[in-house]
Formats: sequence, structure tokens, C-alpha cells
Amino acid sequence: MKTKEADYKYSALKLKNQLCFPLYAASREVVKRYRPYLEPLGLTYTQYIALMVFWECKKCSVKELGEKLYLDSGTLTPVLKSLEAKGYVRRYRSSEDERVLLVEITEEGEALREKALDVPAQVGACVRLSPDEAKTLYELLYRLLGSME
Amino acid sequence: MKTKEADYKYSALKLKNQLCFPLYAASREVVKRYRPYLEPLGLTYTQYIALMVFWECKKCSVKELGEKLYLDSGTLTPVLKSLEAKGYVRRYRSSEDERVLLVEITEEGEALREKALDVPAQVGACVRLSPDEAKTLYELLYRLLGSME
DNA sequence: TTATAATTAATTGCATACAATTGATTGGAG
DNA sequence: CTCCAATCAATTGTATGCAATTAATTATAA
Repeated sequence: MKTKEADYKYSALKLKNQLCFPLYAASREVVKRYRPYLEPLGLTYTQYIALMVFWECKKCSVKELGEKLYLDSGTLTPVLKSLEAKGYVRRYRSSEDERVLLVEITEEGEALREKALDVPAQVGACVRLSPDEAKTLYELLYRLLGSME
Repeated sequence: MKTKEADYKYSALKLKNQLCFPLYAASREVVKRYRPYLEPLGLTYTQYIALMVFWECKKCSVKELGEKLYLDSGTLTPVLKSLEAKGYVRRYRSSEDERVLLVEITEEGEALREKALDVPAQVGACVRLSPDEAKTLYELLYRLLGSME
């Protein structure tokens, strides 16, 4: 087989022709940018986005949280136990359905919201996309997520 | 503080207003879609993209591989040892510079390329974005990656 | 009612990711 | 030539992610 034919045959297997790879790489690179700002708050990125849910809805079940974050109990259980150990959430079984574990934010968890106020802007400053580009990227990512249901 | 004022104050901390979150979620969801197609080949996604590099360049150092994949030796060392255990790559120190570990694809590794030929299209079928959308997303992701150097 | 199916978290096992450190080797300044 | 800094991979320790299984509880069908 000639080189050019092989190039064509295998072109779909080239890293440069993948959509998933820059998605995977960019995701990790951006998450890394959170560390300098979250570490002083004693939070990891996963703990931070979990808290973000509780800052908005105060209380929800592990299942609901998992649906919002696209994570399962295998990942969330240790994250929530860690947040509970830090005093930011309470965990307890629902009295109406003992299968359901409810998670509720504490006063300390609420207070952390103030300290996190600047995090989005600080991380945003690391990412030099125009507002238009960021908006388009945002919309395409949600379209991608929605297209995989 | 009134509710509307609080809404405004904390709007940057809402999950829906994050660019990173859909990036993080979409990345994991897409990587998950590889599993049914990579498992029969005995590969994980990380092993697959590492092999993708070797299918193109035959041989490179851990450092070079890390630059291409945005991964460090802490992640790559076990991945490469696993690929070596499966017989897909060889690992050896450079004779010119003993600090450098060279990784080279084997015949078995080359052969796997044939079996992986359909993987990109199979995963692509799970993602229903138009060619234009996919192209724009691809470009924005690389722009994002480049903007964080 | 009662046996079975479905639901929900937790657990287990494995494979990353990555910061920080270590160890071996090389390069460079004086 | 000789330290000393730099480089490179491996190691260590921590925190995910996730598939698969388990355990407890609830819903449902016969």
C-alpha cells in the first residue's frame, strides 16, 4: 500500500481528526486552572460543582445531584462524605423513602459561597476567548450533551 | 438582601453560567461512548489515544507523548506499562540520553490499528452534531486549548 | 397478600489524573 | 574538571470516574 493510500485509510484515526480529544484535553486543562483558587477554600473541582448545586437548591437527593452533574453514586458518595466531613453539607435518609439519601447544605456551606464569589472570574481570566466564542462554545457543548441522551 | 439582588450577586456561581461544566460533563460522556468499541480491543480511552500517537509516529519519548496528550509521566507511566504488558509497545532508555525513555510500537500494536479503523465512525454516530457544528466546536476547543498556554 | 421487580446508595475494583517528591542523568558555569 | 542546576521518568499519595455488584427499601403484579 502506498503511503498516501495509507494516510487516507487511517485518517480517521489521527489525533488531529478527533473531536473527542480536544474536548478531553481542554476539559482537564480548564479544571486544572481552578486549583489555585479552590485550594485556599479547601475544595476540589468536583466538590465545588457539587456545592454549586446546593448553593442554588439547598437540598437534593444523591440521584438528583447525579443527574445534574452527570455523575453516579460511585463518584458522589465519597465526594459528599468529604463535604460532610468539612462541615459543608448534612446527609440523611429521607423519612418518606428510606432508599433516598438527602443532602442539605449547612450554614458553613452557605458561608463558603461568599468566598467563592471571585472564582469564576479568576478562572475566566485564564481563558482568552471572546464573548462570542465563549457563547458559541457553550451552546455547542450543551447541544453535544443533549445529542447523547 | 432581596432575592433578586442575591440572584444577581451569585449569578456567576450558577452551574448554568459555567463554561467549564458542560466541557467537563461532555468530555466524560463522550469518552464513555468509546468503551463498547474499545473494550473488545482490550483498550481504555487513554491507551487508545496513546496508541493513536504511535500509529502515526512509530516512536517517541514519554515527554513528547505527554506534550501531545497533555498528560504527565505520573499518568503515562502506568498506561505505557500496561500497553507494554499487552505487547503493543516496547519501552527502553535512549542510548544518547539515559534520562529519556523511548516508546516504540510493536508489530502487534500496528496490527491493532486495523481493528480500530471503525471506532471513530462508531463513536461519531453517537454524537448527532451537524458537520458545521462539529467543525466549529473542534476549532473553538483548539482555540481554548491554545489560549491557556 | 406475597413473591418479584424496580429503585436508590453504597461498595468494590480498576484505571486514570495530577501535584509533589525522588532518583538518575546531563548540561553548563566558573 | 567540578559542582550545581536542569531535565526526565518513576514513584507516592490523594481524589476522582465508572462499571459491576450488593444491600436495603419500595412498588407492583398475580
